[in-house]
Amino acid sequence: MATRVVLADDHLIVRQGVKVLLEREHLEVVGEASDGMAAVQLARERRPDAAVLDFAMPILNGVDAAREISRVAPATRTLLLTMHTDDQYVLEGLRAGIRGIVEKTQAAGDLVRAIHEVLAGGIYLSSGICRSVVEAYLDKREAPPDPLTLRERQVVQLVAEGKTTKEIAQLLGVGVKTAESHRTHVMAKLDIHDTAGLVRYAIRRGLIQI
Amino acid sequence: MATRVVLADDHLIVRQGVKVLLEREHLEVVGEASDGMAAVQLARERRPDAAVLDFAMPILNGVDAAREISRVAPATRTLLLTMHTDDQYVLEGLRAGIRGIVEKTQAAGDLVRAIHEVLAGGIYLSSGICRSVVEAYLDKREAPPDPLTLRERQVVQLVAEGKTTKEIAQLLGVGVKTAESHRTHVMAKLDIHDTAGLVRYAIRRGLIQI
DNA sequence: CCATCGTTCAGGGATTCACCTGATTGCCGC
DNA sequence: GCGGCAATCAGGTGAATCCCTGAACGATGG
Repeated sequence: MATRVVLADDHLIVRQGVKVLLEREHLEVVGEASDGMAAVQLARERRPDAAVLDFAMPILNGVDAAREISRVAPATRTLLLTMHTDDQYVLEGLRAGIRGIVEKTQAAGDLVRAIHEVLAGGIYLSSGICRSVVEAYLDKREAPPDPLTLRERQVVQLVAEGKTTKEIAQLLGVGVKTAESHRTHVMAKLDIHDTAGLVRYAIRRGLIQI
Repeated sequence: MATRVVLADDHLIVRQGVKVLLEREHLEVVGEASDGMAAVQLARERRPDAAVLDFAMPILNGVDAAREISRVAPATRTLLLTMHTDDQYVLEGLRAGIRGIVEKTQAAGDLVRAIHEVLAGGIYLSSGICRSVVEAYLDKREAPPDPLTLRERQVVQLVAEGKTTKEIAQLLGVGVKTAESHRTHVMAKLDIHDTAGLVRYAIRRGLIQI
């Protein structure tokens, strides 16, 4: 009996393409959804072996959809198909029961491998995600949504707003070297090495509006 | 002789999927690119009948890539494959010689139809774009949408991607002082005085993905 | 034909950033 | 109590930045 898969992505053309690529590898796509809620509904009805979920979907994102699916269809393994792996939400997805994370920049063969790995009881992570980091993350019981401290988050926000280090120091009432130190710590923690990256991070986190 | 197509999208899995869908319809994919500059290069070398370009790509966006392609390979018809149709630049693409605009939420069949329509000399627009609006747009003689030149836009995008001035100069094949000059011009035009502001501008305009 | 503009490049100066080591204080948890 | 961590600050170096003036060439357009 073929492996039965549900596919969820709000872009039809992407869905159709991935479907063909999966069927080539003898994976049967038994349902398609264009939003997270529809994906949950499909999983409940069809009880597929696996659900491949896009992260950015209307109504319900892929991670929250996975959380729901693991509730209403515990036998269904969920995989996340995403554009970015550095999203905090993506890692949060592991808590939501997601066993596979595949980037869209990867090849279709990687997605197929991920599905097989997950169905065999394993965990598949794109090379962009360090497995050990994830394991450490799962060990911690409390939910650390943000690796940054309050002060560091403030600094990131102000940097993204275009403030110079001197201005930030004045706004926070600390020395310039302190503000600079915070910025350095943030960059080390997030593995970001330029201002542009900090701005993109702040926007992703919703720290500033565009 | 089969229709020869070049495909550009920074997501490999999407590219692979679309490729299969096109080849099913007897459209030959003679080249793939993961960024705009590579797409232009491919068009110049292989002279395809059509180029299907994602809008949001690294290094060079789809619209500006189309503008370049119509210069270096005038016989190649360009089509834009995009997520959002409300982007300012998407309509600007018509000025850049783009003859087809297809949303990713559409079916593969629509993309195939669009390609055939465009190769037959027509224009294909996704239903999301009201044709009359476009005609009205084309009637307007004044061009207020973007104060930046092609070169300046490229520089903004690369800055927002985190590239240093030196790297930008290398990517564009010009001197460091030239790249710096472009950046200065952009900042003067937009009344932006820091890198963070440039990044936010690029994101607002959809020049880069978050 | 001349003005404008885009693109290219140069020099120089002041500021800021990125990265490094190192240190102190205070709080929390084991 | 002591280790760990957040927060504070310092010194220093090399790179990159912001901003300025100035200039040359080609294309476009009135």
